[in-house]
Amino acid sequence: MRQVQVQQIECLLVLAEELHFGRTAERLGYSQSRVSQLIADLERRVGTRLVDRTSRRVALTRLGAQFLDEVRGPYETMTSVFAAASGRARQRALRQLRIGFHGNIYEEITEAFRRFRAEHEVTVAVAEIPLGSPFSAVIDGKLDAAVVELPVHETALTVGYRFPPQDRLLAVSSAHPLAERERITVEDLAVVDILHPEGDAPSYWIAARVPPATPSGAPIRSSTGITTVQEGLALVAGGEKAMLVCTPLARRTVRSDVRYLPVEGLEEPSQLGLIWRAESAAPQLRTLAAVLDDQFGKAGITTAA
Amino acid sequence: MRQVQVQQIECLLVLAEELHFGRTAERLGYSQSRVSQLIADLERRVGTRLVDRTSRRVALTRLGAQFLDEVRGPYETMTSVFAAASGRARQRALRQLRIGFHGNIYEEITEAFRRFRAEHEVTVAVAEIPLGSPFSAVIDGKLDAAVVELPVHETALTVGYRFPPQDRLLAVSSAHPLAERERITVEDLAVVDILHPEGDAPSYWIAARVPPATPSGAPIRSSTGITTVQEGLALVAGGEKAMLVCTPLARRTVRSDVRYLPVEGLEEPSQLGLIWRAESAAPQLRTLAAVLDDQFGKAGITTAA
DNA sequence: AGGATCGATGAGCTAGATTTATGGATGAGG
DNA sequence: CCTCATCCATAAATCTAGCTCATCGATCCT
Repeated sequence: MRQVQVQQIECLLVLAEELHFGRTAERLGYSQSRVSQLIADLERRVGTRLVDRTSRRVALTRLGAQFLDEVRGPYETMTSVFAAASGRARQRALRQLRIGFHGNIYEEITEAFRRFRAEHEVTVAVAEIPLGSPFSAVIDGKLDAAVVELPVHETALTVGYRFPPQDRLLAVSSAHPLAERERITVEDLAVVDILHPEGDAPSYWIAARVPPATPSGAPIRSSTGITTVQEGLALVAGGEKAMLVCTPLARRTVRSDVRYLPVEGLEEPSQLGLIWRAESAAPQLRTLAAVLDDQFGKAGITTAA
Repeated sequence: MRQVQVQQIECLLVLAEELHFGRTAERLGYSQSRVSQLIADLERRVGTRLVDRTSRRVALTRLGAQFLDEVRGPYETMTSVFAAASGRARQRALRQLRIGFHGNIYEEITEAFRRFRAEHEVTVAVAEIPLGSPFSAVIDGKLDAAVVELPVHETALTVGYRFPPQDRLLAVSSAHPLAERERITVEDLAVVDILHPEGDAPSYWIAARVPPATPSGAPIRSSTGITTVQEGLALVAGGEKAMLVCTPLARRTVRSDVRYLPVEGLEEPSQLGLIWRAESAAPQLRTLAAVLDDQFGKAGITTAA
């Protein structure tokens, strides 16, 4: 311990009221011996006995009383300064939501956020979440919520809103044989090697990104993991690999060396969800979920390619 | 860490001046990472970012600046309250000496203290030191100095003044055969069992209390340790044991069942010394030593029985 | 005396404080 | 544009302190 601690002042204050080590300890949630030590430390640091004590009687010394008088004011001021500062911080936090987008940020959704922000006096800050790490940022409180691909089975997280599902497209190199075809079927997936995200995401979630087999039972290869979409597209353009992407991404990411093919018969669509911590959810998140429901409930992002 | 710490405020204050984590760390004597952690902790506790920082730029946020403004005053007040209190304590400590007496407190010496106290505006509080523990109280700072029997060979302690040596007397039961004799010689010590102090005293010191053998080489028994003079006298009165005591004690402790005999030829007299911590000696102790020298240098406690 | 109450103290466990090493971001200069 | 230097954040590892439990000795009550 390098210097006098707030804790010790607090302890002395309570002790001055109680004049009893045991009760002081109880009030502060310490053991009696800890109170004894804290006071002794404080005394050592100040350099004089502040409390006269026998097993029968506890009383402040003259210097102790003087010290206490002088320190009480500043102590309380400091305490209230902390309270004021964290009060302000909490206020501000209430008016600000930090929301992450998994992978890319789609205008279709930020549009809804803009509306929400305008109507509810809340600032919404958006951030991109790394591909392989869909939940971490929300779980450790760096973000208030996130838009990620479902399914999400985390006890620490709640899915507050499910966006309408969207079809997925297969990204392949323009030079790939399949790229010639107008459209492909889900059975064609058996002939390509599909990339999957890799990171600290739970394995059930990574597995859900790529179907294990075609409806007829042919296994689908997924030999390689990627950590960013850019990395994935580069591998796809290279010709060896393919990648399943959702419609908005394909629309926004146009590359001459990559073609996006609708996949006929692909049962599992991509569905985004708004997630937040099960504990400690910001109250406005529910409002946001309601706004999203209002906006996307019927129309919103269509399932059509 | 349960609450905001003084340390963190200090760190924020310095950081606000330096606007540089490395230099802040240097000024506070921490590592750079520690500063980073302290600030991060403080922010977590207050609930908002107080310092905007990139690897290139450090600046207070709006809330940080506000918090700092509000906290600076109370912080400085508290600091000065501590300083004032420990200043007062130090003042008082300067005017007060706590001096221990080993075993019993002799008027011959306290008289000198009274004189010292009157002449130098210093309060002298005296306390008795347990028999078996001559040095502990001074070493752990419970006393500023002590009058104990020499020799003292402790690196932590300084012998500031040596009182004139005094003869030692042998205390025996009135019923003891030796008690009949007018005087005894050192050779007679071989026939009694002499008590020695016992406790956390170093063994060289305990051994010095009782000579190992008579000049002619006869071993002197010392089978039993005692922890108080009272205990020793009780054992002596019981008839089995004997005890070597110094003259003032014999003079002050008169019991019909105990007799004190001069011992002819006993070479090692008893000598008291004023000891204090080698480090951190109170400055007035040297003055006290000078006063003692003045008083006892020539006359003082005589060596006559 | 015996019992009850109370603060101090020593041993021992754990969490927190601190450092060292390293990484990733940013801006400068070739 | 690339490399280098600077700077803050973070992970791992170490060491200190905070804290509790158990116990003691002192004091007061009856």
